[in-house]
Amino acid sequence: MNIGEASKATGISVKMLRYYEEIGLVRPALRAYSGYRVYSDKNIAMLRFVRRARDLGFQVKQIASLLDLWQDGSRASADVKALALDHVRELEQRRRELDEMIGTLQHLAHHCHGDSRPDCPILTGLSTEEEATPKPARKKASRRSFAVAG
Amino acid sequence: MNIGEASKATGISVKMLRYYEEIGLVRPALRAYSGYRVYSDKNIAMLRFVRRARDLGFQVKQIASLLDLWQDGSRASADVKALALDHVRELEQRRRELDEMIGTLQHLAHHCHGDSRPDCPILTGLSTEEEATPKPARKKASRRSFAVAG
DNA sequence: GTTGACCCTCCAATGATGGGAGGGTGCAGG
DNA sequence: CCTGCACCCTCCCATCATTGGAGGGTCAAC
Repeated sequence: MNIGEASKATGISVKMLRYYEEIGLVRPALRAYSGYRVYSDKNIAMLRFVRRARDLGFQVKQIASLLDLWQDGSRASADVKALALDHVRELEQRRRELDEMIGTLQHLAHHCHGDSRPDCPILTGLSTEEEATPKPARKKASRRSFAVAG
Repeated sequence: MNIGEASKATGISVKMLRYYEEIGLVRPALRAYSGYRVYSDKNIAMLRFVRRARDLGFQVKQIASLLDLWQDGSRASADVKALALDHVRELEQRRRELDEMIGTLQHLAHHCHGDSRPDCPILTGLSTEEEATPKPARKKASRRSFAVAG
């Protein structure tokens, strides 16, 4: 299986397959004499695992931990569960922040007549409101991508 | 007002103040003879506006549009509202994706006994489930930060 | 034996942010 | 006056996951 087929089989782009290898998330694929990467069914299974974890919003580092647990026959399911629940809490935190933003924006938009006149509570709100969102604790662990914290 | 004071007054880090200037989001601050940036109260008001928009999850490009509207005395409030509601839809889309992830993970975790035994429905789920989240349409506009799409 | 689809590596960009090096400025105390 | 410290400057690099492209090799089919 070449990298293109592996990509189709796993739903991971060719670029990302090479990247995951480069950063050590997965072991380097075997190479044909041509230098082409060759993927086994076992590789594919592992990569699908990676993609599903990614689909659930796990970061690469967490996926690495999950992979370790996956491959460790003597793991404790408690460890897996802890990792998963940690991640759930992280996602819930992000959701709370989204909810705050959505709520504030909807509130502002609701009071905006939205016609051709210039006066607009949305702009006024952005000009004068204090803290739209309660400044979320800037802890290292919670990496949010969108600019939300101050 | 030097950049450090401006930072405290706006809640925007010194680094970001310089960055916003560099990318043209705000006009370059005046300079003292020393080369130090000098901020007026008007600058500060504008930067606070920027920070609040950022707190509501707007991207820098959208903030640029908002700033334009803010400064345009003859704007139509409909334009502002449209921008805000577009953004609300974007946030709601992100929230739906988060909800899916949270739901799936909680479901998996709920079935995991979480003790010292190795068998774990979470890992099994990641190994065998199809599409954890329905592949969200990969449209350019919806920039999500976490890896979610395949 | 050429064409076209594939693969390789290396480099760069994204977006918002932080970190640091290397060096200048400004003010207060000795 | 000089020293020290807090502040400021620019420039470069790192992050995270991901895409894009350039420049070049490989393979299979026609």
